[in-house]
Amino acid sequence: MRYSEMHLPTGREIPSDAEVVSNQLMIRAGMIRKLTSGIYSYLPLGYRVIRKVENIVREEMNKAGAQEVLLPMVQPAELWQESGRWTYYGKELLRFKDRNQREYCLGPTHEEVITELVRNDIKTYRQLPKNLYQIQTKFRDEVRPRFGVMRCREFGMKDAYSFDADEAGAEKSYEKMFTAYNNIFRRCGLKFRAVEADSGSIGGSYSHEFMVMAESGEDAIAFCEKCQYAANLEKAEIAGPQPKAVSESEWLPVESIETPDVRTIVEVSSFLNVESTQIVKTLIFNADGKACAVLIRGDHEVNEIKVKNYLNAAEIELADDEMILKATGAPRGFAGAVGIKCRIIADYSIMDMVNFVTGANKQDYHLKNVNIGRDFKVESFADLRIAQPGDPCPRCSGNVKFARGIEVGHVFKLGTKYSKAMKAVYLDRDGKEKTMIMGCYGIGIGRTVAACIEQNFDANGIIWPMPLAPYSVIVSPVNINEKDVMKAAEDIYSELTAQGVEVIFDDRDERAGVKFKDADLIGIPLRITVGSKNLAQGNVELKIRKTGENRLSAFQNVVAEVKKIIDSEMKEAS
RNA sequence: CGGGAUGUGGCCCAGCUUGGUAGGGCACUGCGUUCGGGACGCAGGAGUCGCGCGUUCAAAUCGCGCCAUCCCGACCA
Repeated sequence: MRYSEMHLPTGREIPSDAEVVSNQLMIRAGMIRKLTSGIYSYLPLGYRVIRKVENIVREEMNKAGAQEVLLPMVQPAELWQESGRWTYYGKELLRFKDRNQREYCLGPTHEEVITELVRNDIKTYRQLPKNLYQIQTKFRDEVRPRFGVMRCREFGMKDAYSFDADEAGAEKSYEKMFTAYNNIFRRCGLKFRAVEADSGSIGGSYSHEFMVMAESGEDAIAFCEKCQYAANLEKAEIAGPQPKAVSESEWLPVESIETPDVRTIVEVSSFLNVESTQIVKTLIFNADGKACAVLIRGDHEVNEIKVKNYLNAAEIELADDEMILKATGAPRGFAGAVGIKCRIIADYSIMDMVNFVTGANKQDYHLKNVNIGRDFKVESFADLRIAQPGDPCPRCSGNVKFARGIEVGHVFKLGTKYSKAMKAVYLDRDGKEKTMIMGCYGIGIGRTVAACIEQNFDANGIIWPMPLAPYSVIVSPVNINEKDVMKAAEDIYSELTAQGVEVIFDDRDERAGVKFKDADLIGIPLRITVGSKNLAQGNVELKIRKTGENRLSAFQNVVAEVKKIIDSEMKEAS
């Protein structure tokens, strides 16, 4: 394409409202424009990259046996009431009414619609398994949209849904998608990692997230330095206890100590001159309206998701002052397990603690030399805390490290959560009605593009990996008023085009510096510079965006050389 | 929803403290010079200063209210 005819408005200023690099660069490179908070238009260059990702996704989904459909974005309330999510999904679900006052929502995800579709058309085990997917615009009314297209309200997503007759089949469907996702992100040229994840409000029993590794990522990942274990921090397990035998002979008598206005771990630690590892923190949670005390070592943080899952609660939050007062008889800051009036669960890490410090359930008092078994009883021990770097790996003898990532894909084993609620059933071989087993699998298309930029940029702009590059090559004649130069550049351009290479011909009447800056900014992997001096020797320049290498290439050869580089880079990512 | 910041031609910003003719840079149009890493000169076009109400002879500037955008937190496939 001729640059002079393209709609490619680049900018040199960083937009004042763009914080993250990918957002700044996507705007400066003329890929996107913001319409309003969390809602973006894609310009030609941006949309080309979107389609690159979509096509890779499509190919791998088809290869994995999934079939493409297109589902409605506007969905009736009844469907969501049937699954229970009309109430449960919350404010992220954008609801509205039509002229007849019937309620609808904009689809944030499509479990309801696909389940409705499948239950009507699939009646027998002979029609199973099935995997249907779509690439379509979703709307989620995010509490706080941010980071450009990385966390926006309207966004393109590939979502797939599998239906199986039994667990074994569902397992297989999941594995297929897991493999397909690995292929997709590898083909996109991304550095990524599949991590174990919590399944959140979509529900279900088992899930993995695909994380593009980037410092700016919103998610923290814990991974083992020795084995393959990797998990989202909110899910990351900690190796179970190896409790030492607690010797009761070490137990000292409990002491109650006045600690006026000393509440936090830091305050208690310095006031009593004890290490935070010798303190047991007692947090009172409100789990579906009931108080529950969670005990944890002073230097650890509670993982609320683990607590919520352990208690099997619909909602948990830290208890308010009233509930704390009722359970402990004291204001916030002095809770302890001794004599508390609610359930007590505890993290593994306090199992073998002896003579520890804890709140006295009395204002301005803490207890010293408290011991489990003698002074209070714990209902059960569990893994309830947030992992820390260096914690033991739950799978091997190694230790975990931390990294950051951007979630670009998520695979869930849903089980029968939706098929049961919405009666997606089939007749099995034995003539009995059974519930289908589902899985769902999402990829954020725009987010993948942004994540790719977060991983591939420098001070001059974007550096596209070949598979996602909107164009593979840009041909830049240094001065369009020199006939020989223009003629040579035209020849290279048409030869590349004839060979099926995606190429921009920068035929603008601009100074060389402007052309080079724009080429770098929009991140085209290869640039052929045609200038009079080199051309007189029969040469042009071939510049590699990624490495900065700039080499001479014979005019006659450059097309073949470019083809070779493109082929090898595409192959490397395949 | 809590805390903070910002809102002035398409973009980046100054002007506001101390009220008095709306400014600069980039971009855009025309002419000329220049032409290998975001050129220069001259001449132009383009703005209800986020919106409303108020104070004042007079408001971008002061006061009150609202809206929008961004950041931190809470929340979240």
